[in-house]
Amino acid sequence: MLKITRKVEYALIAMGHLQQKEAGQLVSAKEIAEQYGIPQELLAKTLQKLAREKIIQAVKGPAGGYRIRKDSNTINMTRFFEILEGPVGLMDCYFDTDCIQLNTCNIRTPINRINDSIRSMLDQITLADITN
Amino acid sequence: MLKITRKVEYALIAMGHLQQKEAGQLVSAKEIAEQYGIPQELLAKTLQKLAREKIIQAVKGPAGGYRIRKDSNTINMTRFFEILEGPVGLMDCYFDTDCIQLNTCNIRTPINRINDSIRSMLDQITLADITN
DNA sequence: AATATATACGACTTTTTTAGTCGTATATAT
DNA sequence: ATATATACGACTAAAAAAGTCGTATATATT
Repeated sequence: MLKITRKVEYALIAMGHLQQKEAGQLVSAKEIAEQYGIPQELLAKTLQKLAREKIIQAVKGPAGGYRIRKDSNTINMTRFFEILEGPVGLMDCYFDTDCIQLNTCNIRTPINRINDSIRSMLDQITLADITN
Repeated sequence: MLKITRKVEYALIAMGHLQQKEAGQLVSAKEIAEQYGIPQELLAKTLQKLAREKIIQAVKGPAGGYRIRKDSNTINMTRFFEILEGPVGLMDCYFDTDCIQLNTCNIRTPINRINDSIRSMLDQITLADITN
């Protein structure tokens, strides 16, 4: 319970790897996948999502790949997780309010309080904290 | 991501319900299940686990059921979750060390730090915080 | 004693989510 | 042209979660 998914795990490993390269240096999904024993296609799709959201920069063609952006390491974990996996919350009703039991549910408020705590904790952790 | 399971959700709802009853009063799994629209068998199994761990007390036979214990509301969330779902950790390697990639993994330490934060946060939340 | 009702608990099935694969398109360096 | 990389949706496989069922045991009530 409370696990992060493989996609997120792979993404963090890849970000760590990219951070270690000199500024501007491109690394392909293939290279990272091989180095860490990660399924290449899966990692590629994950990095594509991050590129779409401007967390990293993608360059096509041979000798292409991904590279860190100047502000890559300022992104916080809540956002990073949510780009890859959608809403971060202990229960869905933190976001969706269409639960049938909303009226009888006696734990929503306290659970949402815990949720706020976790989210604000993750808000304060940046990529730099993970990859440095 | 980072969701609690239905089993835990149901258990918390049930605990909230039990807490509201007067001391010593028994409530059956059936009654709780019906009131909150929860599958009875599933809730029953969940409460059985809690009873086995002495979080609540079970009484068999007609007019039997479950009741709160004196110290029920002092249990913390890490323990509560772990009784029902096993180890609470963002990645398995927080507990198991038999990951093939342990040596190449570049994010284990920082992830485990986040893990510690989440766990110590949950350590400090008691059932009373949820159900009162 | 028989019955009805509750917990106890493992085995099983179904559903949902996550993980991983494949095919095809596009860009670009050589 | 060709080879190599990203882009991306559709698909399949595997794992986890959710839910069901059968059977045993305890016990209050009649």
